[in-house]
Amino acid sequence: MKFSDFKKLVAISREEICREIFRENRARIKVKKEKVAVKNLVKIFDATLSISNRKGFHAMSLRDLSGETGLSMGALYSYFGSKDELLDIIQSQGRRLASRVLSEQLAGITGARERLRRALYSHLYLSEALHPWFYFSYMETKNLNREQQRNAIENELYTESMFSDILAEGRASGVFDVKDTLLAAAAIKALLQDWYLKRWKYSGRKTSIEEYAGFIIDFIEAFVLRAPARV
Amino acid sequence: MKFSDFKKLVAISREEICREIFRENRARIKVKKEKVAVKNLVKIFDATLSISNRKGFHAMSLRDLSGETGLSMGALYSYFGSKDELLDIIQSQGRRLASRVLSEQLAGITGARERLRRALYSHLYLSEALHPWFYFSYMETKNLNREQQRNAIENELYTESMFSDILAEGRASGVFDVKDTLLAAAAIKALLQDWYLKRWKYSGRKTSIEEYAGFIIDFIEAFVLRAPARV
DNA sequence: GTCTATATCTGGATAGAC
DNA sequence: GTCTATCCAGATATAGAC
Repeated sequence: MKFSDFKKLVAISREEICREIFRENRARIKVKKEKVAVKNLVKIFDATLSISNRKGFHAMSLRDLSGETGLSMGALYSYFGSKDELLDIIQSQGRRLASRVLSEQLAGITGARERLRRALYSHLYLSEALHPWFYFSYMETKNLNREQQRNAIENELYTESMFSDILAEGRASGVFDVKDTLLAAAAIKALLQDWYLKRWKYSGRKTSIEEYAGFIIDFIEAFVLRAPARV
Repeated sequence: MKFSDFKKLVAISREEICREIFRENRARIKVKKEKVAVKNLVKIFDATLSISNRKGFHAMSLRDLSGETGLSMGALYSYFGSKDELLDIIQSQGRRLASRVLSEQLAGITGARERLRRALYSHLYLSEALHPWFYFSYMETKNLNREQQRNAIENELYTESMFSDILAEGRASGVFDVKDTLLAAAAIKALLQDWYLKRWKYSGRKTSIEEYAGFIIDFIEAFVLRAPARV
């Protein structure tokens, strides 16, 4: 599957995401006209991710945000109640969207090897489509409150167990040969995350995402499909 | 090699590190008695890493630092000229120490496979011995000034090229079979870094570092030593 | 060498005009 | 719905006593 096809298939536009956020937070958001609100929410989230990913959420002042969005301090506060709330909204929305897309992508796929490949592609492509959010989410976990931190951890463990389950299923059906499926799943996650954590590196080298996907599939399959030790 | 042996071999004590920092920064540090200075520097760096790794360097106030070290604000400022300088000192000292230890560890080792294993063990064990620093270094890169950011990137690329070179050497001598040594080296780094980035996870599961080391060596060798495709 | 006290500034948040 | 003006807590940094 090519990335461009995935993008068409999933169709995650910033407007759509912001509309969903608006509808779910109507109570808290003081601006009532959907059209106006969505337009400004797009600006606000874009700017927040962009500034934070450059210098960190905590280091971003609301005056920075005001400057980059073109909205005044007062206006910003009609969209969120506090800086922390802004952080929460971005994180929880992103998490929900990601887990929704991923489970959709795996639905109906059978065969361990095919499921593994599909899961790898989906994760990787989704993190590319939502790159600023994935990076933000990883780097700003420690700025969350306790409850949201628990959610973030749960999320990490959930996707990991997804991979672990696929590996276990493959082992049961004789396709895979892995002793410790949990360690293997952790390694898989590390390889997936490297793409969005070190994107500057891959961009600089003009490594395409399809190339990276092909590579890590090779890398992972060499281990999980492996024949008995060749030493 | 077991971790406990490595630790004895390398013998990186916090006192020793702080003594080195003191001697190299005598000009800037206002306190002149080595014994006093080193004792307090240990407190300062320990506390900085501990607080920052919990909630981020930027979110750590100097009052926090004062509280945790037991030193007053005034006293702190006789050890560094500004909060940013404190950050710089920690980062550059850590980098220097790490690259020194790693090149020492590889000196005189011959044979690509043996060199690869040694490099993996050294990296992993060093990151364990200096865990708070490695974690800090990774997470606080964006708070550095331009020059220090360049150093951090250089450092990442340097260790990566070390692995890439080992793989190329092994390919030349017929031990390894890797097409893209740079991509493979990037993957290796990702696996090494996961250990210190997700230490909470591995600690919680009681995965020992020797176990993790054994696992990633298996994982990596399954790919680099691999026989022609088995599909 | 270290502390207390304080100057100075920045950032989050809000009230009220438009 | 948005802006300007302002409040105030908390941050870095320093001066000077001990």
